[in-house]
Amino acid sequence: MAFTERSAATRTSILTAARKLLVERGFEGMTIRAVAERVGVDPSMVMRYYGSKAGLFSAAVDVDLRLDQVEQRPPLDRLGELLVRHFLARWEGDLSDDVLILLLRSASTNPMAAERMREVFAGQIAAQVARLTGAGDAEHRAGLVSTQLLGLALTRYVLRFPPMVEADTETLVREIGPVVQHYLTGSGITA
Amino acid sequence: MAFTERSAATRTSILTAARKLLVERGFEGMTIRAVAERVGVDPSMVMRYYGSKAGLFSAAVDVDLRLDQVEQRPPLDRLGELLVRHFLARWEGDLSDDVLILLLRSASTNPMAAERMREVFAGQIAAQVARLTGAGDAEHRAGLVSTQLLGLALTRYVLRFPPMVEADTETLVREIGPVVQHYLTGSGITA
DNA sequence: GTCTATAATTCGATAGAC
DNA sequence: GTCTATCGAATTATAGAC
Repeated sequence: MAFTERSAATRTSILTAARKLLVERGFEGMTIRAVAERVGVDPSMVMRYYGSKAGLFSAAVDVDLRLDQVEQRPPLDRLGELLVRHFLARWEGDLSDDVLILLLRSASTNPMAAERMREVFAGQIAAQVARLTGAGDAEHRAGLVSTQLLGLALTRYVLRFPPMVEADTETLVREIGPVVQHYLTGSGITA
Repeated sequence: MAFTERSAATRTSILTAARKLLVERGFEGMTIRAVAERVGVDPSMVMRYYGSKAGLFSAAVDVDLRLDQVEQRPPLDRLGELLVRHFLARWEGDLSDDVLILLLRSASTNPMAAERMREVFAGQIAAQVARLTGAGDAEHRAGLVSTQLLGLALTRYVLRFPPMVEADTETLVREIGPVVQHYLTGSGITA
């Protein structure tokens, strides 16, 4: 193998291009050829570095939600607001390659992406909900939270519904935060 | 042209098969060949009847949400519950070819599907919200409602998150209905 | 109306020269 | 490490026989 520094840079460039194409076009739209063209290398290089399209895809989605960046002990009654703000901040970045958006676009047609989505949900969101609220029905509550957060991502970044695209982040935090809060700690939620 | 009755039946069979494939695999997965095979005809017949893949797709998504089936003058404070129940009833049917689910799976990678989704949203959901609530910010409220309803459809039918798949419909109506109600008529919602 | 045959693309993947 | 050349498969779409 013996990759040079030059090739290491190419390697990460390929990964970045792959992520952007996944965000823009989904799994089928991220072709080996399109990735190579965007980076400015030969398609065979992409194969050499990542073995196959599946290998490239796996490498592209191997990131976590960084939910640990949410404070360790946040006030329980502001958890909903913090979650909405955290996800919006991730998605808004100029880096338009957030993993959740990318998975969202790929999961509709690619079983690997759907499975990875379920893992992220169960392993990260549900786990954090259980840790922070100590609720016994954490999985069910995390599921409800996911419907709202993924629904927001879907309409704002994938489907691009005008009212959701135009809304500023503070408005969304103020309006959707309480709903997430209700799913997390409200009464009347029973699995 | 002069289609016989036999061919008219084939024509609708093709449309049904196309819808089911769109639900199962999304736009790229619905190939002319796969549709033809499922119906038991030659691929060229599909082309003959619908001209192109785009033509078949357009025909497959040309349906409405039947929101008129919601009562003309429902109690305003039960609107959220009614909406959630209405959509769940549509999606649960043995007809696993609901247009909204189908569009949801296709819109991630197909611009036509995304555009059709926006049209459905603006022309049907937002219009009904405006008619029923008379709110001036109906578009914004309808957008919020869409995040929750589409998020539910996404996690339950496309991503198949276990907690959302396992929940029975009455539980979902009871838990999500109030949220939709809040988006429709609650205070603190401002565009 | 239904089918065969095939053109024209596009894709993932491999072999091998340099 | 990087490239050319190419294979084999799948797809949309068309032409035309019957």
